[in-house]
Amino acid sequence: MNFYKSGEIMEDNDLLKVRLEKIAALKSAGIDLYPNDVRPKNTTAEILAEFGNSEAESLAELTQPFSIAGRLMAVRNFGKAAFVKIQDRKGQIQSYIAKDILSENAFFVFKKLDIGDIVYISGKLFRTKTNELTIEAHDLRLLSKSLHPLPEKWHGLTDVETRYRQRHLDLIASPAVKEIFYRRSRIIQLIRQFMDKQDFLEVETPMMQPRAGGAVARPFKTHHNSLDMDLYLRIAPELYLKRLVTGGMERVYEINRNFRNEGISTFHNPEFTMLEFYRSYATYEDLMSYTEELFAFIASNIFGSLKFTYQETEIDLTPPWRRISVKDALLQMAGMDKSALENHTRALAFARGVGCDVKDTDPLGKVLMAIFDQVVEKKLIQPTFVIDYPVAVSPLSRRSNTDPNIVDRFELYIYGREIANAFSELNDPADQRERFLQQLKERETGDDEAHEMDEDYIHALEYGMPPTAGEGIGIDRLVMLFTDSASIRDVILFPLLRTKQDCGGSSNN
RNA sequence: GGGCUGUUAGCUCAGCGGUAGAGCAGCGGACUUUUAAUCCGUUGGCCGGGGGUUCAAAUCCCCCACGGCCCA
Repeated sequence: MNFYKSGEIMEDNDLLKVRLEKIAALKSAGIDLYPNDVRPKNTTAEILAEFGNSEAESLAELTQPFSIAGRLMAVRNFGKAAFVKIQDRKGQIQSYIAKDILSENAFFVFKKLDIGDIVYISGKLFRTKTNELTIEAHDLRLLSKSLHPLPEKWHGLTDVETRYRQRHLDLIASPAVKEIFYRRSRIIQLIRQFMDKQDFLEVETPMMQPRAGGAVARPFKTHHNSLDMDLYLRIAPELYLKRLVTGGMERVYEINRNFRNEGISTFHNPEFTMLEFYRSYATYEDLMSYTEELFAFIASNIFGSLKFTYQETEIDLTPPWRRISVKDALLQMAGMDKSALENHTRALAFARGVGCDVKDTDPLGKVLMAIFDQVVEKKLIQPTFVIDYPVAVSPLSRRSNTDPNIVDRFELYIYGREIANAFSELNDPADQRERFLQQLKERETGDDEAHEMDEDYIHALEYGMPPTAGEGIGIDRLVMLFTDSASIRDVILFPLLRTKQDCGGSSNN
């Protein structure tokens, strides 16, 4: 909605009209409607932390003035006095407004305030009759007028569509939502701390790539005009990070967005955040321990424990986590028999029997993984490393020394969801070329997600990449776990939605 | 892509063939220690959009838009 048209504010309902009239009254009383000269000295949380337990007598002895700024969230009015709640970035505190304490001018401003306005209050601390720590307002200023009413004070904002499209309202109305994003930031800080302590270097690699490599997924396509060149939003940073490893950056990591042009669900957003890291002179087995340590580090900092509840299920991160091979998982958890594991025709039949959409041309490894995704995945509730992946679905992983049909790779599952994917990196350029050629064949049979040939990358490998292991961890899914969020949209500030007219001027439009 | 489900006042919701409702917010009034303050009064709606059925549609049917959950 555009409220400003040729300098005039359009009136779209009575509520707005009333507020505009208040603005006019304040303006004609000579009051600056958008002042920026105040500097609040305190936050609500600081005051509550420092004086939350102080007795009334010791508060009375305090000589320094306190000042806060924030959004007016509640007004309990008594005519010549009132109690109000002010909310800043850290929390809420009560303030007492009284006509015989404030200046006439400030009290006039108070009478024109609405819930939702941004205000500044300074004064002294005291305790009310009900013993609540309160700021007695000696000065009050309006800093910014809110033209629209806030969501209802008791139920808050529950319409999920409005919550996502107008996240500002969600954040104002729901402290718990704000808390999720504070925790998200904290988790990412902890990851950086952990990586930095291990001497990893944080880097940034291209998001726009001439070839979308490093994963199996459909990319978004874009175009650079002056170079007249098609580009893809990256589906993974992998091939660039490994070039850095080849260049001598033996331990690197990147925390940034990947983009995949695929369906949207409670576990998938088209753009999502990934931690990807590479460690030279290590194997995927080393990374299993490393991952256990990383998760334990995060959990103990967030929860003070390695056990926590996700969607009413207790998750226990105490190492070591269960390890199971893809084949054993299929035998034990999908009810396949040994012969079907090795027989293409029987595997296909089994896959179709459990509802997988597989093609006759799909290699055996791919068929097995389809069955795994369909049947086994959702059963892996406690943290589990699934190991020994088929070569066919792992074009960038190092072959096992004991079985050339499988690779040194694991995926981590928690609560039935893939959280991490890691492998010992394939650093044999000849084998890498062969794998790309195999992927090209699958592309020809109609798999448009198969990996493309990347000669530049092979050329880089030909200079010699140290033996290295690498891992990607989905940050959004990790944050879901640690915030008990059921949907990925609850841990992404602005999840992708279809554009919609007339929804309040959201940035998603 | 398929199934189920939702869209009614600024917000939270009820109403499910017969004149559109409540609470909160707002507005007017009373009130200088409240905690979802209280008390009295009161404004506010293209019932998501379009088509149909019917004497009559928020309500039944169809299409569309935008969500949610589940499945692929």
